[in-house]
Amino acid sequence: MATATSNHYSVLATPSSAPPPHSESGSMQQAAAYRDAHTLLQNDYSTLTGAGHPLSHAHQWITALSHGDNGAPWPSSPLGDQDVKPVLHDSDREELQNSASLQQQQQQQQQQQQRHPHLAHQAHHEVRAWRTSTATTHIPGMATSEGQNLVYSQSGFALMPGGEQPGGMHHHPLREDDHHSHSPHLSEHGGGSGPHQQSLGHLHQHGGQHQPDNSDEDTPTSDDLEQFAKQFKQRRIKLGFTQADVGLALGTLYGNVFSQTTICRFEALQLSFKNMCKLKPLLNKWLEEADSTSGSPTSLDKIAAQGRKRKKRTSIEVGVKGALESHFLKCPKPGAAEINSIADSLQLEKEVVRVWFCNRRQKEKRMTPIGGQMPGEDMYGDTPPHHGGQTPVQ
DNA sequence: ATGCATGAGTC
DNA sequence: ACTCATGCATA
Repeated sequence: MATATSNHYSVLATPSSAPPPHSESGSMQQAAAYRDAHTLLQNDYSTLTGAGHPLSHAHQWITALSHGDNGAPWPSSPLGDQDVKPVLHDSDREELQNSASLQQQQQQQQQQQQRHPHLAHQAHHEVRAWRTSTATTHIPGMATSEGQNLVYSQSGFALMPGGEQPGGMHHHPLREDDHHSHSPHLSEHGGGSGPHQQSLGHLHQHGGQHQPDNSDEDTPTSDDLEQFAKQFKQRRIKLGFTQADVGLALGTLYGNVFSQTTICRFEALQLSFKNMCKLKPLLNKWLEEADSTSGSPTSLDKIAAQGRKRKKRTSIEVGVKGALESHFLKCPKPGAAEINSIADSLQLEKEVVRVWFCNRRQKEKRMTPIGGQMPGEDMYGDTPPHHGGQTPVQ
């Protein structure tokens, strides 16, 4: 617990180096050769200033910066939402990070229908069911539930050079969101056909409406995603790129940089369905680019993380974790009072406890079930009396 | 590969 | 205060 409760922010000195321009060059030629790079991408970018080092192929951003003639790869989309990274100055590096997430913020959240008092358990099933349902079931209400603002899918569809299929799904009429949860009662039991069980993939159900758009270009099924992720990983490795490389490449291509973490999670299907849908087009685009450029000599770079005041990562002891898990099973959403209580009893900071619960909830919502729990569905022997009613009948 | 953390946007 | 997307730091 030693490391745990220390809450001092380590302030890293911010060197005046590393101008963070946003590059949007259409050519993504990087790295076909340097695998070694990924190691230093996060911590050691100090060589940045020494641009000529054999090992440090650092900041290539500058290179990328001077894109030839493409002034604006993607003009603002009609919807007004864009993934654009604002140019920052070295004065405040934090901007860089903020901006990264900023673009996507605009299109998310607001989907909490599981506030029903007794729905807790059911909710869990529901959420992580999306992937499980590959063959038999399908996603309940479609993740793109955000109806009004799901504009994120725009990125990259505008600059398709080869007219290839970007997989970009533009806006398409999606329905509302709420219903995707399930009614207060158990949604699916044997026999009772789920009312909301429409298929969103290639299946269809009600014959009342049609889809003016297309079939599989806009909204991939969970199966599609799984398949794509798998293929993506394979190709990526084949081409000799690391997850970190891809993340940076996306930045060069679209202006959206992603971390190794995100790429990793994508490949492992550890993102929300919606998030997966958003990233797929981007990665798909990268794949074709990487493939076509695979034989050219290029340079790679990385801009890495800027120093910033971030709370030191708290490591929670296993015993304490177990206690938290127990609490979580009883009450996934503890109020301030409970959190205080728990924090007190476990000798943790309130904030740490709060964040832990937030992260725990998020984990429950991911596509892939955690660890490898699938059969029993109870993770800690303290499973509440819910049934495993995910699969209706099929 | 993952755990803990940050933050924008909401409710 | 929460969700959700994302990432630094770490195992």
